[in-house]
Amino acid sequence: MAVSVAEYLGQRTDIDDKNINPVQLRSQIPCPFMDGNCSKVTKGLQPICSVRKKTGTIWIVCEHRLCATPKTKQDTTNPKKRVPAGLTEHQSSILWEIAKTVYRGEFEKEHIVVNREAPVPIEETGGNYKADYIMRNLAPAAKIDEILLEMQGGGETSETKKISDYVASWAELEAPTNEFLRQEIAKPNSIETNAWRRQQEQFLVKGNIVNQTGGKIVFAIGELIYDYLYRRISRANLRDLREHNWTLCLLGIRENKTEAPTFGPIPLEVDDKRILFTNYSTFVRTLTDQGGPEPAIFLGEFLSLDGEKVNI
DNA sequence: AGTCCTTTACTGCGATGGTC
DNA sequence: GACCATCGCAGTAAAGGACT
Repeated sequence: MAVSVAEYLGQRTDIDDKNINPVQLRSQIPCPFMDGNCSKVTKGLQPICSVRKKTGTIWIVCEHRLCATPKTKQDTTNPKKRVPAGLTEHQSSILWEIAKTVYRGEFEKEHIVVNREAPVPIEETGGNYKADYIMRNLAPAAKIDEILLEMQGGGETSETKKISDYVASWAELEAPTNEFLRQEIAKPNSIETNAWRRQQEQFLVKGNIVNQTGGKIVFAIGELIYDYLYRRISRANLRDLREHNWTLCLLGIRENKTEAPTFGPIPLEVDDKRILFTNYSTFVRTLTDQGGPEPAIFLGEFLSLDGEKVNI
């Protein structure tokens, strides 16, 4: 497969009226999407926010791109210190879109409150998971209020180094152009399975805690993860509980293509074709019900522990 | 059938941020 | 400052497919 760089430090590569400037790695550069410095540049990595697959679909490769969760940031004057981080316009706008999708009735922005990286205690282990966001709706007549929100815009790609090396070669050009930067890079591809594998634990543990507590869980995920997930649950025909007592919501996030591209970030929106309101327990049962009896897996050629071939 | 290449899955490592 | 949870990076094994 192949991908191309879609955003470099929050600037889309598919326009030509203004060239993107490479930045000095291992320096302090503000992230366009959160209140804080770009963590990739800090680490000496190329600041790639998202890539585009051959199909044109966006795959987010930075944890902070969709909606960053850190509560603190490095102090500008004293790098050792951490100070509170605010919500950027971008975060607030994504969270508002999500709020408008999941909440019912009358409410305004001032009624919606969030807690980032909220600890979710695990009684059995004594440890803590972290919820990306806990969101509440404090409007007087709110019918729906307590929500645990997990964000996963994308994840990793295979052969990340290939992408990094390509971007590095762009940065070293005498006159770097956006056209060079957005060229297709052979081989690397999105790894949906990895993203999903890491989500499963969260589904099972956090989801259960929230469910027991009477709250609702919302997973805001990129469209590729949504589709990957949907394939393994679609046959179950989960009931649409949007107007009823849902406890789990899957929410796809996609590129907003309504406006012509301009210099800056790629706009994102809630994907109205990829929304599923359902029941947490039913959903988990569907996940664990995958596959059927396959007796053949216990037949065929085996190797005995003393090295002999055994056919069964 | 053998070789080469791509895709998929898994894992160790390390950086980071948060908590106590 | 120690400890822990999370997650991205990168390497590699295994599986699958194309081609000779």
